[in-house]
Amino acid sequence: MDFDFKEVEKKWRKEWEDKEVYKVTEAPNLPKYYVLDMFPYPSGAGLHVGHPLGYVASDIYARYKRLKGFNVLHPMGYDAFGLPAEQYAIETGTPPQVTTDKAIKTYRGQLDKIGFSFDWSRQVKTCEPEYYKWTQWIFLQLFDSWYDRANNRAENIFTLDSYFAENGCINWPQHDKDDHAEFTDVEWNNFSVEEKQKILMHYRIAYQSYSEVNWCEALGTVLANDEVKDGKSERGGYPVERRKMRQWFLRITEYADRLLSGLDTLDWSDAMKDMQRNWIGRSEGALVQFHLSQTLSKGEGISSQYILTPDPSPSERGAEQVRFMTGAKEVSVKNLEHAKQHRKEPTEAEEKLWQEIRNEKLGFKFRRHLIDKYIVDFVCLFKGLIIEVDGDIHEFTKEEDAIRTLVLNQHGFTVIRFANNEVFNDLQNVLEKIKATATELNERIDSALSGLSDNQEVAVSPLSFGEGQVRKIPVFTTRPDTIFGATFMVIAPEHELVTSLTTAGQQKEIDDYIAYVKSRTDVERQQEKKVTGAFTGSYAVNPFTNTEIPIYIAEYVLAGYGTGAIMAVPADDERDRKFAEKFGLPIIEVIDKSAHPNAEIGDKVGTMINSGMLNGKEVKDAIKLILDEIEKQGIGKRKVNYRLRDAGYSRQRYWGEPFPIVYKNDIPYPLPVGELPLRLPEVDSYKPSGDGRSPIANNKAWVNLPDGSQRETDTMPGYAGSSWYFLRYMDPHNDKEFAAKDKLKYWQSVDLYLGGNEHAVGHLLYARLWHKFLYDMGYVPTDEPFKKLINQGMIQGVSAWVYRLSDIIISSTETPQSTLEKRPQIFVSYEICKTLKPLLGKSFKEIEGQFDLLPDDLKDCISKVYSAINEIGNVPEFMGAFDILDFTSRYVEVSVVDGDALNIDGFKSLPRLWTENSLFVYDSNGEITCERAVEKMSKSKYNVVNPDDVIEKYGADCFRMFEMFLGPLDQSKPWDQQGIDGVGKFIRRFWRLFGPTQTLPEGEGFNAIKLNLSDEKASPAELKILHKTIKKIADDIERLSFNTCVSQFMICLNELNDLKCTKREILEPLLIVLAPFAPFLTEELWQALGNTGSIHKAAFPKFEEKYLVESAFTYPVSINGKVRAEIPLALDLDEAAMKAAVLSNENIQKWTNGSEPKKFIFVKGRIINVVV
RNA sequence: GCCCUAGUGGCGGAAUUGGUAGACGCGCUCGACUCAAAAUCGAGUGCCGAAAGGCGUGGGGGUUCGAUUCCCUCCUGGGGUACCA
Repeated sequence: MDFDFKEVEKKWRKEWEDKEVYKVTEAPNLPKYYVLDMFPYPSGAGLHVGHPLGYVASDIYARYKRLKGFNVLHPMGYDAFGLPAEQYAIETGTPPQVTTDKAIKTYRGQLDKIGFSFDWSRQVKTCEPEYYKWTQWIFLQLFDSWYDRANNRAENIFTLDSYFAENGCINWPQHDKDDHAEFTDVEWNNFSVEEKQKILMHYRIAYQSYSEVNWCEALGTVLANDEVKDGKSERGGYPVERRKMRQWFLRITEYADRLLSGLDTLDWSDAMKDMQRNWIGRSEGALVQFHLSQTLSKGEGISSQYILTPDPSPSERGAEQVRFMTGAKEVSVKNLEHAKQHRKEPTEAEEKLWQEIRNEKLGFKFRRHLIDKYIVDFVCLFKGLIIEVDGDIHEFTKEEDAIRTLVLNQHGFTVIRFANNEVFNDLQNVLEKIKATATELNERIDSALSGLSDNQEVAVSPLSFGEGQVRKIPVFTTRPDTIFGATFMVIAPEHELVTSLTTAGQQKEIDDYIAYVKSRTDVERQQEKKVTGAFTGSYAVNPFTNTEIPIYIAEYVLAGYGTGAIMAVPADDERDRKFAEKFGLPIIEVIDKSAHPNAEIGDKVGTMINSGMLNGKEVKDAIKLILDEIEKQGIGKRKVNYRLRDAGYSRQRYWGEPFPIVYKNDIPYPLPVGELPLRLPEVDSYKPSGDGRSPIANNKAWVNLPDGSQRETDTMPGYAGSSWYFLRYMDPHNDKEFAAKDKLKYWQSVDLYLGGNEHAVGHLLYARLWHKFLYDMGYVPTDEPFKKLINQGMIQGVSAWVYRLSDIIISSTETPQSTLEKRPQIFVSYEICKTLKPLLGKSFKEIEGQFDLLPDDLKDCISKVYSAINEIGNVPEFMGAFDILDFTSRYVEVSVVDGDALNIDGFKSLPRLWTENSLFVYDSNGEITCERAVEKMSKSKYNVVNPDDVIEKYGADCFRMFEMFLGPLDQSKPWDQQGIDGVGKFIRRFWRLFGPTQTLPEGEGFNAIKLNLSDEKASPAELKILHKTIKKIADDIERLSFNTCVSQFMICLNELNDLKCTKREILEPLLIVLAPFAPFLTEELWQALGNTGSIHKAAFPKFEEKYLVESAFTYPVSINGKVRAEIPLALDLDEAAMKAAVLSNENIQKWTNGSEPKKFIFVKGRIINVVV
């Protein structure tokens, strides 16, 4: 009797469900194994044959591990929040919940048919409040934590609060002056709640910040970078613009190093690790300060209108400096703004000195202060003493400084100056000098302050440290060794200093260039490699060559990377060189690469030249040397830079997890944990609110709370729910914790994780971040979530196109358009189209004229086309419709194409293409062939194959095995169903091997079958086949090589068939080996063998080496590496005996001519090679 | 451009550590069964050649007794990423 897969599948699906065969509970006495598939998003389109590829593989693996005695966790659920359902809601008003539920139902139905062993009792859906309660809870943990770099781990935010309460943030290494001003413990304790919250926000792991985002007006939402393609939204292709918005972020950058180093501990493919490494983009280099080379550095962001044409370099400018001093009052106002805006970035020397004189350490109160139009480095108002620290720049600004001193003197101040070097090398002496001068001075405070208003003092002091960035520009470089060749500087057009650096003379040029940059889309920026830029008019000083270098802006420097500024080294950087060539800037060669003929520009090889102290050094050593020197001189410091940015965590959308956050006075506060889950509110409309907020903002009653506070209207992104779902599976119904400690401890982490590599950087990086965070907080026992990762390849579709004659109408035709539209289509076999290629585009008249000259095959084809046209031509209203020979191709459903040939009956069921009066031009085989090509499987390409259809025709077991038989799991391959018959044949032959007969008469249902097996003892040959198979299948499953497993099953079956083996001793264990692949077939036969339990709870047969041991081997014997003979020889023969046997072989003697071989190579059990 | 990955018969693919290249399946050819078809079973099938033999794993070169496998170089397809300093 034949294998009735429909009945068998129906029977066991029900049985497995009724008996909860795949339900798993924690069993401490069993070793655990966690096999997980990547969370699917249930799309409305349902599964196509590509989706289950990974699920089948993981299911086989999970079933195999169970048979091997492991307690296997193998769950499935849905990543149910997402844009498609919301987009559908916007279009139709259908609530996303409804759309999603429906899609999940479809998915589940499809999955069930394939016979997966998921423990469905553990299913989770991210959109359920029972689930997202814990997503919100984890978010609150992230919000309530900060990253302590000292211990390299996350800590609860209260530890930071109490640190500040005791120490303030002075001298705290993690304090970034860009973020907030310094404060003492006393100050902290006196801060208002709001002030404290604002400061703590700079440290929270989930934090808010204003940042430029990809704003898409049409979708009414912010898009992630990978959701933006070519400057348009990936979904819908709407325009995207940059816009500043307050957004939630996750401080993933703090974890960059651990995310990087953690990769080394993982069993992932190198490709995948590389992708993550590239994404994190760690680069080691230096942050180097370049001072500005003009009075501007002293004048601090003086608006360019006050600076007169400094286009020539400052040393060339001469007397113009004096005029710079006019307009002091207005300048002061500008100064104040700049002082506030840029009160950060003191030079290293200033900072060092400040630490020694602050807090009245010398007995005098020093502060930063605005005096006239200058912000002086340090001033003691009571003594009227000003201390200035000068960098190398002082060399170029002596004149300006002299004037500055003069002005300050006029206000009654004494000015003393120190060089950077003095501060670094002889600090004690400096301090003593300050002390001595201060002590000497009479109190002159009254006169000193005479020119200043109170307002200014309050505004500037004491926070206006440092002289603002305009005095120096930090650059990031990975090639500090080439600094002697830095002949110009380039900053990003978006750089915040562009305005301050632009001189009056260059204003127009810069404005024009910025306008040009803004006008360019991302596509244009990517496609053209044009070298563009503009000169700001300002100069910086190369700290090592002490030469002035011009500062340009150019779009090849990105605002978001490094400091948004580079030192350009045209000698050893491709882009810098092109830029220098275009703008005529000097190129100083700094590396001699003559010893490395293959080295290209930018390669880190060669010997340094023209580089002062570095001359003669190899690049590698030079990098180290110069870094030391840079740090010694206080010009800069070593710095590790990451490409990785903090992860945007806000979405202005409806269909996502609401934030458990309430704003009071615009400060966000967490909801108490007891109020979780904060449920997604209902809304009247799913359309974005229009003001940039999500549709949730439309529900005012929900947003505005009675106490005057407001709820957050953003929702969390797609990756929120999917960043921790694998933990929830361990304890999916727990309403006290996201998962109980003991269950987390039992299941640990995912042992095998399978999915597509589209998640390579997004999901996998975020999930690792969450996991590491939860690990830091002591909630999970492991610091990496996915030990072993396998990426299944994509299954591509094989698209098909049907060809027809084009509707080309010459204008002289007087046939009305409406008539032409009704004109019959003439479908032409692709074979004929290919043959007629030489005639394409010619008019039929012309072809007719040269008909006799055409080769026969063309004549033949064109005649066929003619007769079709004539058939239509006979209908008067269509006369003259075709003038030119041309074809148009249309996608045709792959379901109506067999091989290349169109299934005409099937085609006629497609109203999209076929109409009653269509005509066909068949080729010589009587077929209409189609053009075929491999493409992505997609609805729009009509090449989607639904697994339901395949299962309907071949059964689930066959479908599963065929998916595996297609090729290596991790390789992409087209779905070509050609070979499926082979697998179907295997299933039927395997079934017949057991000699099954139906016990019930035909038509009386399907209940039990009887097998015809022998209880005879198995022969060595049979046992060898069995054990060879046991070993091969176990090995291949372990290394996830499933295609070779299927081959082995076929080989095994062929061999058993040859031996006519029907022995139970062989077939029963073999059945278990096959069970992971064909769960239905094997379960049915297992029961028919008289077993009561499920085969899927049986034990995998033990492999016995002894059955494979051979006493002889037929050696292939090669002469000079070419196989010339096969000689069977005993395996225990010694080499001499073997050599004699081989050389005496007739076949071999033909080649050796009886002479002694030069060499005799013998690999036991493998090969013999004779060299003559 | 850079990173990753692959390239083997008509097709999907196998060869796990350098050891008989093309397992297994599809397709194709021939045969058996059949009135016939389907299904099933049997034989054959890398290319050239009548044969001996030669050639053959994208191309070229190298290491080795022996290379699909290791090295160098070039070409092509797929994926990722990108003015990343």
